[in-house]
This record gives sequence, structure tokens and C-alpha cells, in this order.
Amino acid sequence: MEPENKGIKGSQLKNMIIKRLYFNKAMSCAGLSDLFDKSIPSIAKAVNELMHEGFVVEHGYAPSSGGRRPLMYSVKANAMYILAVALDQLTARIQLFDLQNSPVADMLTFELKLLNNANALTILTNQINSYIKDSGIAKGKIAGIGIGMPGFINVTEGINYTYLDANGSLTAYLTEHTGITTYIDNDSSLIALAEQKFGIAKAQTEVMVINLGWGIGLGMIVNGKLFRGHTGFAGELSHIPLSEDGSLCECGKRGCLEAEASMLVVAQKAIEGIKQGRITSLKHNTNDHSKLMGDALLDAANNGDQFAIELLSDAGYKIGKALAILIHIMNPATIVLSGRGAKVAKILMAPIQQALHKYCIPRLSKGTELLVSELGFDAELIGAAVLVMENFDKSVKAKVSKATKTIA
Amino acid sequence: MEPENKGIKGSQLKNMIIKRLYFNKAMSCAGLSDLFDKSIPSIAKAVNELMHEGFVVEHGYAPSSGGRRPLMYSVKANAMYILAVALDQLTARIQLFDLQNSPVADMLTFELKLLNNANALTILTNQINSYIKDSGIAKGKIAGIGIGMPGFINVTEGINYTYLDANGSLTAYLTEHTGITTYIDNDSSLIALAEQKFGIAKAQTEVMVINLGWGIGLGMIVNGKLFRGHTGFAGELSHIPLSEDGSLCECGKRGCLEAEASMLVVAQKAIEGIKQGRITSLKHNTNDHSKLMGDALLDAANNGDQFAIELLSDAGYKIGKALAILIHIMNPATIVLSGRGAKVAKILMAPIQQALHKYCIPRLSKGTELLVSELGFDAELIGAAVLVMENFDKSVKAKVSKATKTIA
DNA sequence: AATACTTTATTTATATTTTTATAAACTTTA
DNA sequence: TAAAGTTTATAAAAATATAAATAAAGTATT
Repeated sequence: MEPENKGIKGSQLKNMIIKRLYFNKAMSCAGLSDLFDKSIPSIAKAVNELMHEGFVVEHGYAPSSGGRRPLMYSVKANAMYILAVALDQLTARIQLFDLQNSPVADMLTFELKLLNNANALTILTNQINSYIKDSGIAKGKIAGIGIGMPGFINVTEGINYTYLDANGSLTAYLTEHTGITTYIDNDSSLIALAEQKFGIAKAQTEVMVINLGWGIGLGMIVNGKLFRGHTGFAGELSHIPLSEDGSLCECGKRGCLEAEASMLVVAQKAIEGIKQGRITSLKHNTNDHSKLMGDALLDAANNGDQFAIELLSDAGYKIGKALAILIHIMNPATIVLSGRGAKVAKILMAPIQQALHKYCIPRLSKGTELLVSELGFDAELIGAAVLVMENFDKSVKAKVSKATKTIA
Repeated sequence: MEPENKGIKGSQLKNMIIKRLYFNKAMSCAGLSDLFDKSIPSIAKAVNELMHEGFVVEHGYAPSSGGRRPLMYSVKANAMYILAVALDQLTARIQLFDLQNSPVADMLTFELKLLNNANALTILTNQINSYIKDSGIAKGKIAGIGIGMPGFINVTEGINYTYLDANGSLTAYLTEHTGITTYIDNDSSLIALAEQKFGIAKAQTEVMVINLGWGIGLGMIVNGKLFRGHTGFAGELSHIPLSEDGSLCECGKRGCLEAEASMLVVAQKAIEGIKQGRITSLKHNTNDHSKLMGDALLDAANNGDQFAIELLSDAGYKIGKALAILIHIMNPATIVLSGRGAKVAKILMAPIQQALHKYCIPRLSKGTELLVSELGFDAELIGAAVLVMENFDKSVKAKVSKATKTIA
């Protein structure tokens, strides 16, 4: 075997330490020893090597807990970088982060229609490559590319069955055409990941994150890890049968949550209401599409427009009924309202709670805390970065970097 | 430190091997090496020690897969025993198994009313102790006691908040008063465990098991492990809001699945039907309680009684609607119909499938297989035994046994 | 039938990891 | 304020696990 391969097993622990320090800010050798169930000398050796290799720096002494103060270590922010990409049906965002999740280049936003757009993948690839070039960061310094996007995604194969057809594995295509290991996942899943690692649900192990967008998504954290189900379609909250009647959904059924309470549907109801002469501060030009109205509606509600609030309350109550079902089945510690609609979460809160009181056994609703995202619109980008680091201990990145380091 | 403690870490691997061989029948050193990510010499050493200690025996050669045939090892059936206990509200079952899940003593069944019965715990403890004594098996040879029971259970503390108040930890009480480490869990959870380890859902990682009994329970296997939720109440399928109206449930709400489709409710509907003169082979004496009627109804349905089948079909459709919701959220590989009602599962199957077609997105229902338990009424007892062995690698049992062995 | 290739098992030498002992730095108790 | 107890860190010795080499027992190929 080549000498390069000899170190894989040994560098495994080092990758695990880097990953942990990315998530945990700072830790002591003793803490890492407990966490990984390895002896302190083993940890100390790995940490010292990582310091010489430039991945880890000392981070001062933590307060004593009754004995000698532990020397803390943290990851060196500029040792590596992470490229995060967030896509929705119309828009793409690209942002480069360092290992402390600080942006190291301006965010790039551009229009990218995913549906029926054969050029979308080429455009995205070019934009990523030129963004990296403009940033001045060497590709070898980028730990990976994480991409969040709508659609039905096979994470292990790296395929999105709905958008961005790469004639096989999308991640393989992007890895090849950028030279950087790429990971993809569902947008709602990444938002959940962000909330659990760096957001309002930090360190919780049972978290349900509602992605209130044009649709209604659900990201599930079970046992501290993203849960995707057997074929990757878990969390289809938006199409459970909520009521027998109700308007017809895109999926062909009646009574779906998405057909009753998504921001898009609420916007359409607003347009109808205006046509029927409802008193509201909202205006509607016939050539506006629903998404523009949606954004306007959220702002109007926050500014106290009664009609907008009424529409949102109605949606909130239905969302609450769905959450009651979710609580009964999953018994989560936390439900987080996140995504685009998070900015009207305070208005939604009251009707949601009302529905929970009506439809939940108290013993169950008592065990779940309902929270509003603080990451807001950044959640998906941060989740995309987290996705890269979640896979870091399985990749051989650190080994490669180390190899170049030791030669240099 | 005492010399006894020195071996704990080393015997960890041996306990893991015993546990694996309990679940897997027979494995080779190479297979165990792959599984535990340990070198073959390490595994071989541990296996040889376990053979000398009497826990493991050779199990012949497996067919070649293109090279030297592997020598298989299996656990020695009579090296240890497991005591399984299954309780419902009225009846207790006790059964002693060997390490191949074969009964080594006759099953003991006795009446044990759990509700408002201050003596229940004492009676159970005495029955367990005398059962073991009668079996002639030394207590030191029993790896543990596993108990499945209804109620709201804190597994880690070993407390059942509903029944068998032990003024603290029920498992601690029983461990002390029997001298054998005791574990408890919810009946539906144990049925799920049994189905996943030794039943129709063997080796599946995403399994939902419906416990069709007097109530409707749900045992969830997520990521290959029992899922209990944040406060242990996950899987409350029976009280999700299914319909706006519907009969009033014990829980105080309307439209609960349990109030519409549990075997107890179906039996009550049968009694009402008979009173109203419905044509049926079923008879009803006014002093019969619903549970007797329930058993009779299941048999009548299996014998072709139209009225019984009609009632069950009605229940099946409602169960199907609930399963549709479950599939949307969990996207399981398998749903198993188990418990007392499993014997009419074939009758339930058609209306359940019908409801799934109506309420499920095809993409989701396609990914889930609906199966009927083959373990039937034995599932809970086997699950109780599995519970003991699931905890085996965390216990120090094997070390103790080994110690006594090496002295002898 | 002979050769090449696989997979499994065993032995030995090497590498790694953990224990143990010692020291350092700090808190708590007497 | 001194003594005792904690927690963390480091350096040596001891234990342990692994990799490499070799052997054994089979299948597949020519």
C-alpha cells in the first residue's frame, strides 16, 4: 500500500476532534476524552498534532470545577472553509463560511429557475466555481460544498429526483466539476439541522422543525440525528388527511395541510378577498403573482392589517392541528417554526397553541416546547454548512490536508 | 482496585459477541470482525475465551463464498436463561427462555389485576420467585428479567407511572427482591422489538408495529432501535384527531382512533347490535363483559359471521386512515399488525389497504409493506426476553458469570 | 488437472493505547 | 492558613490490538 493510506485509521480521531470543535466552540482534552471514550494521552497526542498541523488553537483556560483548570482548544477559523448553497424554486444563494460559521465572502444571490430548466445545473456549477475564484480561497482549503434544495432527494446516492437532473448522481457531478466533495439534502432537513446545531433547538435530540415557506416542510431530528425514513420521504406533514372536505390539493387529494395553510394558499386567499372588496391595506395588481402577494401579506400582518392577520390565524389553527398529530406520534422535545414564514410566527403562535389545547392530550403537549427560529432565513445556508461538517469524519479531507501540510 | 474490576473493559467485547450471537444464531470470526470493526485476532481471542467459559460453541462450517469456509460459532443455549413476563390489565404470563428463545419451563399464567390493586406488586414478586424456584434453574444463571406491561413507563428509571407503584423505581424493587437485574418496557414497544428481532420484520430498521388489543398501541422502531420520544410517550396513535365528530373517547376528546376502532369498542358495538336484533351467530348474556364479547367476535368473524366482519371492516378502514398519517410522517419500511387482534388481520387488511389508497400519496404508500405478525400472542413474551439481551452489553452479567466460571 | 484467485484462520512482530505514577493547579474543608 | 480532596496534564511502563506474513481450505479459470 502507498504510505498515504497508512494514516487513515489514525487520522480518524483527529477528524472527529475537528468536527466536534466545529460544533462545540471549545473543549478540553479531558472533555474530549470523556466524549470519545479514549484515554487522555491519546486525545492529547491527537490535539497536539492538530495544533502543529494548524487545525486547532489554544483557547484559554476554562473556570475550575474544583480542580486544575482545563486548557481549552478550539478549531482555527481559517484552517478550512465551507461552501454553502441554498436553492429554492426560483433563487439560489451561495455563501462561503469559515470554521466558526462566519462569512468570509459576500453572499451571492442569483435567479435560478429549477423547474424545466435544462441549463440550471451548468449555471449553478459555473456560479460556484466563479464564486470560489472571486473569494480568493484555494479550493484545497474548502472542506466541502453543502447544498440544500427542494425536491425528493436520495442523500446517499446524491440524487435529486425532482430537480437538477445530472444523469446520475448530482453530488458526483458537482464533486467532479468543482473538485470539491459535495453533499446535498432537502431544504427542510437542512433547516432542522441548523436549528439543532446552532439555533434555538441547540443540543436537543428530538426536534421537529416546520419550514413555513411556499409549501409546508418538516425536518425531523430523531435521536440527535436527521431522520429521513425508509425511502427518504419521511416528514410529509403537508399531505396528511386533516379534514374530509377542504380544497383540492395539487397532490389530488382533499384536506391536505398544504392546500389549506401554506403561505402560497394564504396569498391566494388574500387575492380573492381583495377582489371581493375586503378592507385591507393590501393592494393587488392582476399581473402580480402569488409569491409577491405572499411577501406583502406577511409584512401587512406584522403591521397590524386585520385581514392579513385573520387569514394567518386561520392557517395557524390548521397548522396547529397537524402539529397535534405530530406531537402524538413523535413526542418531540421541541417544535421550531422556521423558514420564510418565521417572521409572522408570533401571529401564528396563538392559534397554533389553541389547536394544540383542543387536539392534544395534555400529558403530551406538556412535553413539547413550541419555539420560533432565530436563524430565520439564514437557517438553510447554515444547515448546508453543517451538512458538510456532519460528513467530515467520514471523509478523507483532513488526511489529505495533513499530508500537504507535513510535506510543506 | 479489586482484581474483579480489571476485566470489565476487556469483557465488553465478549458481552457484545454473546448479545450478537443471541440475535444472529451463528456467526464467523470474520463476520464479527466486520461487524464490530475489530481485527480478526482480537475477535478470535474473545471467541476462544468464551468457548472455554462455556458461553459459545462451534456451529459447523458455513458454505464457501469463494474461499475457505468460515467456522461458525453460536451461543450455548443453556449457558444462561432469560425470564420473560408479560402483563395486561387482568392477566400475567411468566416464561423462562434459554439463549435460543426455547422455553425451559412451562408458562405460568395467573390473574393479576393491575388497577387499584395494592397487592399486585407483592403477588408478582412472589410468583416470579416461586416460578424460578420450581424451574430448578439457579438464579445466577438468569441473565435478567424482562417485563412488558401497559401504562406510561420511564424506561431509564424503571418506573411505571400508571400501574405497580413501587414507591420509586419498579425495576430497582424487583432487582432487589429477586436478586436478578430487571428491565421493564411498554407492551407495544416490546411487541415491536420482538417483531423486529425474531418476527416478520426481522432486520428491518424502520418498523411500525400496531398492537391491536383492547386499546390500539404503537411500537416504533426507528433507525433499528426502539423509539420512545422525548418523555417516553411517542406512538400515541390512538388519540390523534381523526375526525371532527365521532364518539367521545376516554381521554375526553372526540374522533380518537381508539374510541372508534379498538377491539373493545367493536365489541361494544356488537352488543348494541345484538340488542337491536341484528342477525348474527353471536350471543350476548347481559352479565358478560365486553372483553368476552371481543374474543367471541374475533372468532365469529373468522368463521364468516357477516355482522362481525362488517364491524371489523369498519374499524379496519379507520385504522387505515390512521396508518396513512403514520406513513406520511414516518415513511416506514414495514407496518406490522400484531397483538390480540392479529388473528383477524386478514379481514382487516382489505379495508386498511382501501383507506391507504384513499389517503396516502402513492409515492409514500409504495414504500411501505403491510404485514401480519406470525408471533401472535407470543410476541410480548419474546419481546420481554429481547429487552434483557438488548441491555446485555451494558450489564456486567457476563463478567460475573465468567468470574464464577474461572474459579470453578 | 493445474493455476490463479478468494476467503478464513493463525502466528509473530510491530504499533498503538491505556494504565500507572507523578506533578501541577485549583477548590474545599478543618 | 494548612491540609485534604479534585480535576487536569505529562511521562514512563505495561498491556493490548493490529498489520503483516503465512498457512489452510475452498472456488473459478484456463
